[in-house]
Amino acid sequence: MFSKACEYGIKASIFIAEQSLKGDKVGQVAIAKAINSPEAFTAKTLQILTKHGIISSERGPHGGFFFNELQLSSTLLCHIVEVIDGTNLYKGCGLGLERCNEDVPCPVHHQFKQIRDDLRNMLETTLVVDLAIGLKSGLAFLKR
Amino acid sequence: MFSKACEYGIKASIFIAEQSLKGDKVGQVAIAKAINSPEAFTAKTLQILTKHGIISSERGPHGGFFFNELQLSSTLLCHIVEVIDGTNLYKGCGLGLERCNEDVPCPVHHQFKQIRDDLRNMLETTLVVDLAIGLKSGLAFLKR
DNA sequence: ATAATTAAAGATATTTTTGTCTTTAATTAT
DNA sequence: ATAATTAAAGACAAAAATATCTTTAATTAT
Repeated sequence: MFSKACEYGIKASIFIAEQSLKGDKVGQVAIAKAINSPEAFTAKTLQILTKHGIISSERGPHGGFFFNELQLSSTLLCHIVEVIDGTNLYKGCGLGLERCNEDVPCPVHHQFKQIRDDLRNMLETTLVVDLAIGLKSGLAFLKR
Repeated sequence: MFSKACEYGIKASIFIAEQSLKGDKVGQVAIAKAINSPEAFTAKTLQILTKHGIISSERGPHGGFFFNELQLSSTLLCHIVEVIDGTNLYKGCGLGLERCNEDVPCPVHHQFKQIRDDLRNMLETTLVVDLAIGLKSGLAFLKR
């Protein structure tokens, strides 16, 4: 579904959000350890998120990654997915055809439409912070 | 969503089914041309489908690929997807976690469950031949 | 100022996916 | 039998994704 980079990006974001709820910043090393991902590669992904202003970062001692208040309250899953994997997954055609649309649909267009719409809707309405809160209340776990 | 190999596999299958409905076999060259895909690479994909008994093939003059009657009436999208991409897309976890399930769900498990179930259901109930028939009636096109 | 800490950036390596080319084997028609 | 046609198989190449390593820049604390 998502690329590895995107999976790490989502997992890292949820973990960072969880820490941000406590007012803590968290570093690359701790993040990679927490979500069980390759550190340097995950760092690249974090750079993408930082560049796009989805998360914040600070260098130096006591630095690290975090969501500021605005970011924490507004970051949706779709924001992360879009800057890492793009929108093709849920906006494009199921068969990767360029010119497939409602009027000139590909053979699987109607079969896929509802699912892609639902996926899109889910990504566009799910706040990362809510996933982090769900995590906090013990309903779900990140590292596995 | 799907790998290129899988996209070619699906498109090729729909095209082959369309020809099989007319009682025709069709060769690699014609298939690749019809679905606008790299010939040799597509041929590899067809070999996978043939090996798994999803489509049939015959060598020599007037040979080519085709669905026999049983194959034509029973081949679902999920059969093609499973032998090429595996089932991870719609059976696995949205974040690629090994041990994510209903009891010990990952942070996005509930967000993704319905969508993956719908995707799975769609792939498991859509016959390739029906897509080919839809194609025949002019509602959709393959090559783009 | 200096050292320590941390993210950013760049270079490189590995693996996987995608794609091509060549040879082989089967089948058919002559 | 021979030639033509076609899929199968194998070797190889290119591109993309994934992963690692090294250097640089910013920040903090001493």
